[in-house]
Amino acid sequence: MALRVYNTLSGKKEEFQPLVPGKVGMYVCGVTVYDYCHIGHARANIVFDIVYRYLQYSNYDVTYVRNYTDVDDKIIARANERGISSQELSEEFIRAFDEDMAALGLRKPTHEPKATAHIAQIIALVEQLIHKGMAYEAAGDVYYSVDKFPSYLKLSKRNMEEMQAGARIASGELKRNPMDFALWKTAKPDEPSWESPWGAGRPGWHIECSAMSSSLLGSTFDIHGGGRDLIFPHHENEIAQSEGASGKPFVKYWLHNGFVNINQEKMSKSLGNFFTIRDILKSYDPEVVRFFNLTAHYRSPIDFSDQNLEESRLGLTRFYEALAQLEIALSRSDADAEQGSVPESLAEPVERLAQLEERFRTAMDDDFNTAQAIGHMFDAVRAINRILAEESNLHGQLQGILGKGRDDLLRLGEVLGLFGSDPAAWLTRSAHEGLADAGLREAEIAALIAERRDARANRDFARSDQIRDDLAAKGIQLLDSAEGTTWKMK
RNA sequence: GGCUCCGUCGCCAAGUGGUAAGGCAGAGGUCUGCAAAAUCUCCAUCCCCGGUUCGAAUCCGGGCGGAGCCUCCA
Repeated sequence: MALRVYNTLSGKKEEFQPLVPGKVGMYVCGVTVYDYCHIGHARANIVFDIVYRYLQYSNYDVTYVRNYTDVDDKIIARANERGISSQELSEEFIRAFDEDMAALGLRKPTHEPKATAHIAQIIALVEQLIHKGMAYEAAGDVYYSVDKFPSYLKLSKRNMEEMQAGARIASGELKRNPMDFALWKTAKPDEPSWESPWGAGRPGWHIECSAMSSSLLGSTFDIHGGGRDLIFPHHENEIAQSEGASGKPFVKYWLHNGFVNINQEKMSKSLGNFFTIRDILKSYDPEVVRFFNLTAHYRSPIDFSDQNLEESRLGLTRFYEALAQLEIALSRSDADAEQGSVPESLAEPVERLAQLEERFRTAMDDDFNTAQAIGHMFDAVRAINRILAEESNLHGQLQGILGKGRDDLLRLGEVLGLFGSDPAAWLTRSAHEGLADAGLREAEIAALIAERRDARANRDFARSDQIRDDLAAKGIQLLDSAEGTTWKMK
Protein backbone atom coordinates (compact mmCIF):
# COMPACT_ATOMS: atom_id res chain seq x y z
CA MET A 1 0.00 0.00 0.00
CA ALA A 2 1.21 3.45 -0.83
CA LEU A 3 1.61 6.43 1.43
CA ARG A 4 -1.30 8.81 1.48
CA VAL A 5 -1.08 12.27 2.99
CA TYR A 6 -3.66 14.89 3.81
CA ASN A 7 -2.94 17.93 1.70
CA THR A 8 -4.24 21.21 3.09
CA LEU A 9 -4.25 22.61 -0.43
CA SER A 10 -6.76 20.08 -1.76
CA GLY A 11 -8.43 19.42 1.56
CA LYS A 12 -8.15 15.66 1.18
CA LYS A 13 -5.85 12.72 1.40
CA GLU A 14 -3.78 12.13 -1.70
CA GLU A 15 -1.41 9.43 -2.74
CA PHE A 16 2.12 10.62 -2.12
CA GLN A 17 4.13 10.73 -5.31
CA PRO A 18 7.35 12.72 -5.06
CA LEU A 19 8.46 14.87 -7.96
CA VAL A 20 11.57 12.75 -8.36
CA PRO A 21 11.04 9.06 -7.66
CA GLY A 22 12.83 7.98 -4.52
CA LYS A 23 13.65 11.50 -3.40
CA VAL A 24 11.76 13.91 -1.18
CA GLY A 25 12.33 17.59 -0.61
CA MET A 26 10.70 18.82 2.58
CA TYR A 27 10.64 22.24 4.21
CA VAL A 28 9.26 22.94 7.65
CA CYS A 29 8.92 26.39 9.13
CA GLY A 30 11.14 26.56 12.15
CA VAL A 31 10.99 29.14 14.86
CA THR A 32 11.51 32.82 15.26
CA VAL A 33 14.27 32.81 17.81
CA TYR A 34 13.41 35.38 20.47
CA ASP A 35 12.27 33.18 23.38
CA TYR A 36 12.29 29.63 24.67
CA CYS A 37 10.21 27.14 22.74
CA HIS A 38 6.88 26.03 24.15
CA ILE A 39 5.17 22.70 23.90
CA GLY A 40 3.38 23.77 20.74
CA HIS A 41 6.75 24.05 19.06
CA ALA A 42 7.58 20.68 20.53
CA ARG A 43 4.55 19.14 18.90
CA ALA A 44 5.17 20.63 15.47
CA ASN A 45 8.76 19.55 15.50
CA ILE A 46 7.98 16.08 16.78
CA VAL A 47 5.30 15.65 14.13
CA PHE A 48 7.63 16.52 11.29
CA ASP A 49 10.42 14.53 12.85
CA ILE A 50 8.12 11.53 12.48
CA VAL A 51 7.35 12.44 8.88
CA TYR A 52 11.07 12.70 8.23
CA ARG A 53 11.81 9.40 9.94
CA TYR A 54 8.97 7.54 8.28
CA LEU A 55 9.94 8.75 4.82
CA GLN A 56 13.48 7.60 5.49
CA TYR A 57 12.19 4.28 6.77
CA SER A 58 10.21 4.05 3.52
CA ASN A 59 13.51 4.28 1.65
CA TYR A 60 13.18 7.81 0.40
CA ASP A 61 16.23 9.96 0.14
CA VAL A 62 14.91 12.93 2.10
CA THR A 63 16.29 16.44 2.12
CA TYR A 64 14.77 18.07 5.17
CA VAL A 65 15.12 21.80 5.65
CA ARG A 66 14.07 23.57 8.83
CA ASN A 67 14.92 27.22 9.14
CA TYR A 68 15.68 29.67 11.89
CA THR A 69 14.03 33.03 11.41
CA ASP A 70 16.59 35.25 13.08
CA VAL A 71 15.48 38.67 11.91
CA ASP A 72 12.06 39.90 12.91
CA ASP A 73 10.17 42.62 14.81
CA LYS A 74 9.87 40.53 17.94
CA ILE A 75 13.56 39.76 18.00
CA ILE A 76 14.39 43.43 17.67
CA ALA A 77 11.94 44.39 20.40
CA ARG A 78 13.19 41.75 22.79
CA ALA A 79 16.82 42.55 22.12
CA ASN A 80 16.15 46.22 22.84
CA GLU A 81 14.44 45.33 26.10
CA ARG A 82 17.48 43.41 27.17
CA GLY A 83 19.97 45.88 25.79
CA ILE A 84 21.72 43.36 23.59
CA SER A 85 22.01 43.03 19.85
CA SER A 86 19.49 41.12 17.79
CA GLN A 87 22.25 38.79 16.78
CA GLU A 88 23.23 38.01 20.35
CA LEU A 89 19.61 37.34 21.22
CA SER A 90 18.93 35.13 18.26
CA GLU A 91 22.11 33.16 18.78
CA GLU A 92 21.17 32.55 22.38
CA PHE A 93 17.78 31.15 21.42
CA ILE A 94 19.09 29.17 18.49
CA ARG A 95 21.28 27.38 21.02
CA ALA A 96 18.29 26.91 23.32
CA PHE A 97 16.21 25.56 20.46
CA ASP A 98 18.93 23.09 19.51
CA GLU A 99 19.18 21.92 23.10
CA ASP A 100 15.43 21.48 23.39
CA MET A 101 15.15 19.54 20.15
CA ALA A 102 18.07 17.34 21.11
CA ALA A 103 16.43 16.68 24.48
CA LEU A 104 13.27 15.62 22.70
CA GLY A 105 15.30 13.23 20.59
CA LEU A 106 14.71 14.85 17.22
CA ARG A 107 16.76 13.83 14.25
CA LYS A 108 18.78 16.68 12.78
CA PRO A 109 17.39 18.08 9.53
CA THR A 110 19.59 18.01 6.46
CA HIS A 111 19.85 21.80 6.48
CA GLU A 112 19.05 24.39 9.15
CA PRO A 113 19.46 27.71 7.37
CA LYS A 114 19.28 31.12 8.98
CA ALA A 115 17.40 33.96 7.36
CA THR A 116 20.27 36.38 7.93
CA ALA A 117 22.58 34.11 5.95
CA HIS A 118 20.29 34.38 2.92
CA ILE A 119 19.86 38.12 2.56
CA ALA A 120 21.32 38.08 -0.94
CA GLN A 121 18.82 35.47 -2.08
CA ILE A 122 16.00 37.39 -0.42
CA ILE A 123 16.96 40.60 -2.20
CA ALA A 124 17.21 38.76 -5.50
CA LEU A 125 13.76 37.30 -4.99
CA VAL A 126 12.26 40.68 -4.16
CA GLU A 127 13.88 42.20 -7.22
CA GLN A 128 12.48 39.46 -9.35
CA LEU A 129 8.99 40.07 -8.01
CA ILE A 130 9.30 43.78 -8.70
CA HIS A 131 10.60 43.06 -12.15
CA LYS A 132 7.59 40.88 -12.87
CA GLY A 133 5.23 43.53 -11.59
CA MET A 134 4.14 41.48 -8.60
CA ALA A 135 5.62 43.85 -6.06
CA TYR A 136 6.21 47.57 -5.70
CA GLU A 137 8.47 49.82 -3.73
CA ALA A 138 7.13 52.62 -1.57
CA ALA A 139 9.42 54.84 0.48
CA GLY A 140 12.01 52.15 1.03
CA ASP A 141 9.48 49.43 1.78
CA VAL A 142 8.59 46.80 -0.78
CA TYR A 143 5.13 45.28 -0.80
CA TYR A 144 3.70 42.28 -2.52
CA SER A 145 0.69 43.12 -4.62
CA VAL A 146 -1.85 40.43 -3.88
CA ASP A 147 -4.07 41.60 -6.72
CA LYS A 148 -1.41 40.40 -9.14
CA PHE A 149 -1.64 36.85 -7.88
CA PRO A 150 -5.07 35.50 -8.83
CA SER A 151 -4.88 32.33 -6.79
CA TYR A 152 -4.07 34.19 -3.58
CA LEU A 153 -5.90 32.59 -0.61
CA LYS A 154 -6.13 29.21 -2.33
CA LEU A 155 -4.48 27.49 0.61
CA SER A 156 -6.48 29.10 3.40
CA LYS A 157 -9.63 29.20 1.28
CA ARG A 158 -10.59 32.63 2.41
CA ASN A 159 -12.50 35.36 0.69
CA MET A 160 -10.57 38.40 -0.49
CA GLU A 161 -13.41 40.88 -0.16
CA GLU A 162 -14.11 39.91 3.39
CA MET A 163 -10.49 39.80 4.32
CA GLN A 164 -10.09 43.29 2.95
CA ALA A 165 -13.04 44.52 4.95
CA GLY A 166 -11.24 43.58 8.14
CA ALA A 167 -7.76 44.58 7.11
CA ARG A 168 -6.24 47.89 8.02
CA ILE A 169 -3.21 49.69 6.83
CA ALA A 170 -0.93 50.67 9.68
CA SER A 171 0.23 54.23 9.81
CA GLY A 172 3.36 54.78 7.79
CA GLU A 173 2.62 51.95 5.40
CA LEU A 174 2.01 52.80 1.79
CA LYS A 175 0.06 49.76 0.66
CA ARG A 176 -2.09 49.87 -2.44
CA ASN A 177 -4.28 47.11 -1.10
CA PRO A 178 -4.73 46.51 2.62
CA MET A 179 -3.97 42.84 2.02
CA ASP A 180 -0.58 43.57 0.52
CA PHE A 181 2.26 42.48 2.73
CA ALA A 182 5.82 43.61 3.22
CA LEU A 183 8.67 41.88 1.44
CA TRP A 184 11.24 44.39 2.57
CA LYS A 185 11.10 46.94 5.35
CA THR A 186 13.11 50.10 5.39
CA ALA A 187 15.45 50.34 8.34
CA LYS A 188 14.53 52.35 11.38
CA PRO A 189 17.26 53.66 13.66
CA ASP A 190 18.96 51.01 15.78
CA GLU A 191 17.60 48.14 13.77
CA PRO A 192 19.69 45.53 12.05
CA SER A 193 19.78 46.32 8.35
CA TRP A 194 21.32 45.34 5.07
CA GLU A 195 21.99 47.37 1.98
CA SER A 196 19.53 46.84 -0.82
CA PRO A 197 18.38 48.49 -4.05
CA TRP A 198 15.71 50.22 -1.89
CA GLY A 199 18.13 51.46 0.70
CA ALA A 200 19.08 49.97 4.04
CA GLY A 201 16.45 47.62 5.36
CA ARG A 202 15.54 44.12 6.36
CA PRO A 203 13.33 41.35 5.06
CA GLY A 204 9.68 41.13 5.96
CA TRP A 205 8.29 38.00 7.52
CA HIS A 206 7.49 35.28 4.91
CA ILE A 207 10.04 36.13 2.28
CA GLU A 208 12.89 34.34 4.08
CA CYS A 209 11.11 31.00 3.78
CA SER A 210 10.56 31.46 0.05
CA ALA A 211 14.20 32.37 -0.42
CA MET A 212 15.67 29.59 1.70
CA SER A 213 13.40 26.85 0.40
CA SER A 214 14.12 27.65 -3.24
CA SER A 215 17.84 27.93 -2.53
CA LEU A 216 18.01 24.53 -0.92
CA LEU A 217 15.18 22.59 -2.55
CA GLY A 218 14.51 24.32 -5.84
CA SER A 219 11.51 26.31 -6.94
CA THR A 220 9.19 23.30 -6.65
CA PHE A 221 9.44 20.69 -3.95
CA ASP A 222 7.37 17.97 -2.32
CA ILE A 223 6.36 18.73 1.24
CA HIS A 224 5.96 21.91 3.21
CA GLY A 225 4.92 21.68 6.83
CA GLY A 226 4.13 23.74 9.87
CA GLY A 227 1.48 24.45 12.46
CA ARG A 228 -2.09 25.13 11.39
CA ASP A 229 -1.75 28.71 12.45
CA LEU A 230 0.80 29.29 9.72
CA ILE A 231 -1.68 28.55 6.94
CA PHE A 232 -2.65 32.18 6.93
CA PRO A 233 -0.93 34.43 6.40
CA HIS A 234 2.51 32.86 6.39
CA HIS A 235 2.12 29.96 4.01
CA GLU A 236 -0.37 31.75 1.83
CA ASN A 237 2.19 34.50 1.37
CA GLU A 238 4.99 32.06 0.72
CA ILE A 239 2.95 30.61 -2.12
CA ALA A 240 2.28 34.06 -3.53
CA GLN A 241 5.97 35.00 -3.37
CA SER A 242 7.39 31.77 -4.69
CA GLU A 243 4.88 31.08 -7.41
CA GLY A 244 4.72 34.75 -8.33
CA ALA A 245 8.47 34.73 -8.87
CA SER A 246 8.99 31.35 -10.48
CA GLY A 247 5.71 30.90 -12.29
CA LYS A 248 5.84 27.30 -11.18
CA PRO A 249 3.94 25.38 -8.52
CA PHE A 250 5.66 25.93 -5.20
CA VAL A 251 4.78 22.89 -3.12
CA LYS A 252 3.04 19.65 -3.92
CA TYR A 253 1.83 18.65 -0.45
CA TRP A 254 1.04 21.03 2.40
CA LEU A 255 0.96 19.39 5.82
CA HIS A 256 -0.22 21.14 8.97
CA ASN A 257 -0.26 19.90 12.51
CA GLY A 258 -2.97 20.61 15.08
CA PHE A 259 -2.68 22.67 18.22
CA VAL A 260 -1.79 21.92 21.78
CA ASN A 261 -4.36 22.85 24.39
CA ILE A 262 -3.70 23.11 28.09
CA ASN A 263 -6.37 21.56 30.24
CA GLN A 264 -8.83 22.06 27.41
CA GLU A 265 -8.02 25.71 27.01
CA LYS A 266 -6.05 27.35 24.31
CA MET A 267 -2.48 27.80 25.35
CA SER A 268 -1.71 31.47 25.58
CA LYS A 269 0.45 33.81 27.53
CA SER A 270 -2.50 35.88 28.67
CA LEU A 271 -4.14 32.84 30.26
CA GLY A 272 -0.90 32.08 32.00
CA ASN A 273 -0.99 28.49 30.81
CA PHE A 274 2.14 28.70 28.79
CA PHE A 275 4.67 25.92 29.19
CA THR A 276 8.11 25.90 27.72
CA ILE A 277 9.71 22.66 26.69
CA ARG A 278 12.22 23.21 29.49
CA ASP A 279 9.46 23.46 32.08
CA ILE A 280 7.86 20.26 30.96
CA LEU A 281 11.07 18.31 30.79
CA LYS A 282 11.65 19.08 34.47
CA SER A 283 8.61 16.97 35.27
CA TYR A 284 8.37 14.52 32.41
CA ASP A 285 10.71 12.25 30.58
CA PRO A 286 11.21 13.53 27.01
CA GLU A 287 10.18 10.18 25.66
CA VAL A 288 6.89 10.44 27.56
CA VAL A 289 6.30 13.82 25.95
CA ARG A 290 6.99 12.33 22.55
CA PHE A 291 4.83 9.30 23.23
CA PHE A 292 2.00 11.55 24.34
CA ASN A 293 2.22 13.54 21.11
CA LEU A 294 2.02 10.38 19.06
CA THR A 295 -1.03 8.91 20.76
CA ALA A 296 -3.23 11.35 18.86
CA HIS A 297 -3.29 12.00 15.14
CA TYR A 298 -1.04 14.90 14.18
CA ARG A 299 -3.87 16.95 12.71
CA SER A 300 -6.07 16.70 15.80
CA PRO A 301 -5.75 19.03 18.73
CA ILE A 302 -4.21 17.45 21.79
CA ASP A 303 -4.87 18.34 25.37
CA PHE A 304 -1.79 18.73 27.47
CA SER A 305 -2.69 17.85 31.05
CA ASP A 306 -1.08 16.05 33.95
CA GLN A 307 -3.56 13.24 33.65
CA ASN A 308 -2.87 12.72 29.97
CA LEU A 309 0.87 12.88 30.45
CA GLU A 310 0.58 10.43 33.31
CA GLU A 311 -1.35 8.03 31.10
CA SER A 312 1.33 8.30 28.49
CA ARG A 313 3.93 7.55 31.12
CA LEU A 314 2.04 4.41 32.10
CA GLY A 315 1.66 3.39 28.47
CA LEU A 316 5.33 3.83 27.75
CA THR A 317 6.16 1.95 30.93
CA ARG A 318 4.17 -0.98 29.64
CA PHE A 319 6.42 -1.12 26.59
CA TYR A 320 9.61 -0.89 28.58
CA GLU A 321 8.48 -3.49 31.09
CA ALA A 322 7.71 -5.91 28.29
CA LEU A 323 11.05 -5.17 26.63
CA ALA A 324 12.87 -5.64 29.93
CA GLN A 325 11.19 -9.00 30.53
CA LEU A 326 12.02 -9.97 26.99
CA GLU A 327 15.68 -9.15 27.51
CA ILE A 328 15.78 -11.34 30.59
CA ALA A 329 14.02 -14.22 28.89
CA LEU A 330 16.19 -14.05 25.79
CA SER A 331 19.41 -13.89 27.75
CA ARG A 332 18.37 -16.77 29.93
CA SER A 333 17.15 -19.07 27.21
CA ASP A 334 19.41 -21.83 26.12
CA ALA A 335 20.46 -21.61 22.50
CA ASP A 336 21.17 -25.32 22.48
CA ALA A 337 17.78 -26.23 23.86
CA GLU A 338 16.13 -28.81 21.77
CA GLN A 339 13.97 -27.43 19.04
CA GLY A 340 10.31 -27.55 19.83
CA SER A 341 7.30 -26.51 17.88
CA VAL A 342 5.12 -23.61 18.88
CA PRO A 343 2.24 -24.80 21.02
CA GLU A 344 -1.19 -24.46 19.51
CA SER A 345 -2.20 -22.10 22.30
CA LEU A 346 0.43 -19.58 21.19
CA ALA A 347 -0.39 -19.62 17.50
CA GLU A 348 -2.40 -16.44 17.71
CA PRO A 349 0.12 -14.22 19.52
CA VAL A 350 2.90 -15.57 17.33
CA GLU A 351 0.88 -14.63 14.27
CA ARG A 352 0.12 -11.21 15.65
CA LEU A 353 3.79 -10.57 16.30
CA ALA A 354 4.62 -11.62 12.77
CA GLN A 355 2.15 -9.09 11.38
CA LEU A 356 3.40 -6.15 13.38
CA GLU A 357 5.46 -4.46 10.72
CA GLU A 358 2.84 -4.79 8.01
CA ARG A 359 0.19 -3.31 10.29
CA PHE A 360 2.51 -0.55 11.36
CA ARG A 361 3.15 0.40 7.74
CA THR A 362 -0.52 0.35 6.86
CA ALA A 363 -1.23 2.71 9.75
CA MET A 364 1.63 5.05 8.96
CA ASP A 365 0.87 5.01 5.25
CA ASP A 366 -2.52 6.43 6.12
CA ASP A 367 -1.41 10.00 6.70
CA PHE A 368 1.05 9.09 9.44
CA ASN A 369 -1.51 7.58 11.77
CA THR A 370 0.80 7.18 14.73
CA ALA A 371 -2.08 6.54 17.14
CA GLN A 372 -3.09 3.47 15.22
CA ALA A 373 0.51 2.39 14.78
CA ILE A 374 1.03 2.56 18.53
CA GLY A 375 -2.17 0.55 18.99
CA HIS A 376 -0.63 -2.21 16.88
CA MET A 377 2.52 -2.01 18.94
CA PHE A 378 0.51 -2.48 22.10
CA ASP A 379 -0.94 -5.58 20.48
CA ALA A 380 2.57 -6.83 19.92
CA VAL A 381 3.41 -6.19 23.56
CA ARG A 382 0.46 -8.25 24.66
CA ALA A 383 1.54 -11.02 22.31
CA ILE A 384 5.05 -10.97 23.76
CA ASN A 385 3.79 -10.99 27.33
CA ARG A 386 1.44 -13.81 26.57
CA ILE A 387 4.20 -15.94 25.14
CA LEU A 388 6.46 -15.14 28.09
CA ALA A 389 3.69 -15.94 30.54
CA GLU A 390 3.12 -19.32 29.01
CA GLU A 391 6.68 -20.39 28.20
CA SER A 392 9.23 -19.15 30.66
CA ASN A 393 11.89 -21.39 29.14
CA LEU A 394 12.20 -20.44 25.54
CA HIS A 395 13.10 -23.18 23.18
CA GLY A 396 14.80 -22.60 19.86
CA GLN A 397 11.83 -21.68 17.75
CA LEU A 398 10.11 -19.39 20.23
CA GLN A 399 13.42 -17.78 20.98
CA GLY A 400 13.76 -16.86 17.35
CA ILE A 401 10.23 -15.57 17.18
CA LEU A 402 10.62 -13.41 20.25
CA GLY A 403 14.03 -12.22 19.16
CA LYS A 404 12.54 -11.04 15.90
CA GLY A 405 9.60 -9.53 17.76
CA ARG A 406 11.97 -7.55 19.93
CA ASP A 407 13.97 -6.41 16.92
CA ASP A 408 10.83 -5.38 15.04
CA LEU A 409 9.48 -3.47 18.00
CA LEU A 410 12.74 -1.60 18.48
CA ARG A 411 13.20 -0.87 14.79
CA LEU A 412 9.65 0.40 14.33
CA GLY A 413 9.88 2.21 17.63
CA GLU A 414 12.84 4.07 16.26
CA VAL A 415 10.74 5.28 13.37
CA LEU A 416 8.62 6.98 16.01
CA GLY A 417 11.65 7.94 18.05
CA LEU A 418 10.62 5.57 20.84
CA PHE A 419 12.17 2.78 22.88
CA GLY A 420 15.68 4.02 22.30
CA SER A 421 16.72 3.57 25.93
CA ASP A 422 17.94 0.42 27.59
CA PRO A 423 14.70 -0.96 29.10
CA ALA A 424 16.12 -1.77 32.53
CA ALA A 425 17.88 1.58 32.72
CA TRP A 426 14.77 3.46 31.64
CA LEU A 427 12.65 1.70 34.23
CA THR A 428 15.18 2.39 36.95
CA ARG A 429 15.34 6.04 35.99
CA SER A 430 11.57 6.19 35.87
CA ALA A 431 11.35 4.51 39.27
CA HIS A 432 13.66 7.07 40.82
CA GLU A 433 11.78 10.07 39.53
CA GLY A 434 9.60 11.39 42.27
CA LEU A 435 11.54 9.59 44.94
CA ALA A 436 12.47 12.86 46.59
CA ASP A 437 8.80 13.83 46.71
CA ALA A 438 8.07 10.66 48.62
CA GLY A 439 10.65 11.65 51.22
CA LEU A 440 12.60 8.45 50.82
CA ARG A 441 16.08 7.55 49.76
CA GLU A 442 16.98 4.53 47.75
CA ALA A 443 19.12 3.09 50.54
CA GLU A 444 16.18 3.15 52.93
CA ILE A 445 14.04 1.27 50.45
CA ALA A 446 16.79 -1.24 49.87
CA ALA A 447 17.10 -1.80 53.61
CA LEU A 448 13.38 -2.35 53.96
CA ILE A 449 13.39 -4.75 51.03
CA ALA A 450 16.18 -6.72 52.71
CA GLU A 451 14.29 -6.78 56.00
CA ARG A 452 11.18 -7.94 54.22
CA ARG A 453 13.13 -10.63 52.41
CA ASP A 454 14.30 -12.04 55.73
CA ALA A 455 10.82 -11.79 57.20
CA ARG A 456 9.42 -13.71 54.25
CA ALA A 457 12.14 -16.32 54.57
CA ASN A 458 10.98 -16.79 58.17
CA ARG A 459 7.37 -16.80 56.98
CA ASP A 460 6.73 -13.71 59.06
CA PHE A 461 4.16 -12.45 56.61
CA ALA A 462 2.66 -9.97 59.01
CA ARG A 463 5.94 -8.04 59.12
CA SER A 464 6.49 -8.58 55.42
CA ASP A 465 3.11 -7.18 54.48
CA GLN A 466 3.48 -4.29 56.87
CA ILE A 467 6.67 -3.20 55.15
CA ARG A 468 5.03 -3.48 51.79
CA ASP A 469 1.94 -1.56 52.88
CA ASP A 470 3.97 1.17 54.53
CA LEU A 471 5.93 1.70 51.34
CA ALA A 472 2.78 1.54 49.27
CA ALA A 473 1.35 4.35 51.37
CA LYS A 474 4.33 6.44 50.32
CA GLY A 475 3.81 5.58 46.67
CA ILE A 476 6.42 2.85 46.44
CA GLN A 477 5.24 -0.34 44.83
CA LEU A 478 7.25 -3.48 45.52
CA LEU A 479 7.57 -6.04 42.76
CA ASP A 480 8.49 -9.59 43.72
CA SER A 481 9.92 -11.87 41.10
CA ALA A 482 12.13 -14.91 40.82
CA GLU A 483 15.11 -12.57 40.53
CA GLY A 484 14.29 -10.83 43.79
CA THR A 485 12.35 -7.74 44.73
CA THR A 486 12.47 -4.43 42.90
CA TRP A 487 10.35 -1.34 43.32
CA LYS A 488 8.87 1.52 41.38
CA MET A 489 6.86 4.66 41.95
CA LYS A 490 3.18 4.01 41.61
C1' G B 1 -20.10 37.83 10.36
C1' G B 2 -16.67 34.68 6.95
C1' C B 3 -13.68 30.27 6.69
C1' U B 4 -11.94 25.64 8.78
C1' C B 5 -12.64 21.65 12.18
C1' C B 6 -14.57 18.62 16.06
C1' G B 7 -18.56 15.89 19.13
C1' U B 8 -16.91 7.60 19.40
C1' C B 9 -17.05 3.36 26.40
C1' G B 10 -15.86 6.78 33.19
C1' C B 11 -11.09 9.24 30.84
C1' C B 12 -7.57 9.46 26.47
C1' A B 13 -8.02 7.94 21.44
C1' A B 14 -8.11 5.19 16.26
C1' G B 15 -11.73 4.14 12.73
C1' U B 16 -14.72 8.34 7.54
C1' G B 17 -19.93 3.43 3.53
C1' G B 18 -19.83 -3.10 5.20
C1' U B 19 -21.35 -4.01 10.58
C1' A B 20 -16.93 -0.17 16.67
C1' A B 21 -8.39 -0.73 17.27
C1' G B 22 -5.57 0.37 21.41
C1' G B 23 -4.24 2.61 26.29
C1' C B 24 -5.83 4.14 31.31
C1' A B 25 -9.61 3.12 34.90
C1' G B 26 -13.33 -0.89 36.47
C1' A B 27 -15.40 -6.25 37.43
C1' G B 28 -14.26 -11.45 37.64
C1' G B 29 -10.60 -15.79 36.90
C1' U B 30 -5.22 -17.66 36.63
C1' C B 31 -0.44 -16.82 38.89
C1' U B 32 1.18 -15.32 44.17
C1' G B 33 2.04 -16.98 51.29
C1' C B 34 -0.95 -12.43 50.27
C1' A B 35 -0.02 -8.65 46.70
C1' A B 36 2.08 -6.09 42.44
C1' A B 37 3.38 -7.16 37.38
C1' A B 38 1.72 -10.36 33.57
C1' U B 39 -2.27 -13.08 31.39
C1' C B 40 -7.51 -14.62 30.34
C1' U B 41 -12.72 -13.12 30.28
C1' C B 42 -16.24 -9.07 30.55
C1' C B 43 -17.27 -3.82 29.74
C1' A B 44 -19.81 1.44 23.74
C1' U B 45 -23.75 1.09 18.17
C1' C B 46 -20.79 6.16 17.88
C1' C B 47 -24.55 14.37 20.52
C1' C B 48 -29.96 14.83 18.61
C1' C B 49 -33.66 14.68 14.44
C1' G B 50 -34.61 13.67 9.40
C1' G B 51 -32.79 11.70 4.56
C1' U B 52 -29.74 8.69 0.82
C1' U B 53 -28.33 3.36 0.68
C1' C B 54 -29.17 -3.63 0.59
C1' G B 55 -26.10 -1.50 4.44
C1' A B 56 -23.84 4.77 7.89
C1' A B 57 -20.21 6.31 13.56
C1' U B 58 -18.77 7.07 8.48
C1' C B 59 -22.53 10.50 2.93
C1' C B 60 -26.51 14.69 2.69
C1' G B 61 -29.87 18.32 5.32
C1' G B 62 -31.35 20.58 9.94
C1' G B 63 -30.48 21.24 15.09
C1' C B 64 -27.55 21.39 19.74
C1' G B 65 -22.64 21.70 21.92
C1' G B 66 -17.30 22.77 21.55
C1' A B 67 -12.58 24.51 19.23
C1' G B 68 -9.45 27.21 15.90
C1' C B 69 -8.25 30.90 12.14
C1' C B 70 -9.65 35.83 10.11
C1' U B 71 -3.84 40.40 14.26
C1' C B 72 2.04 37.94 16.15
C1' C B 73 1.71 32.66 16.91
C1' A B 74 3.81 25.62 16.05
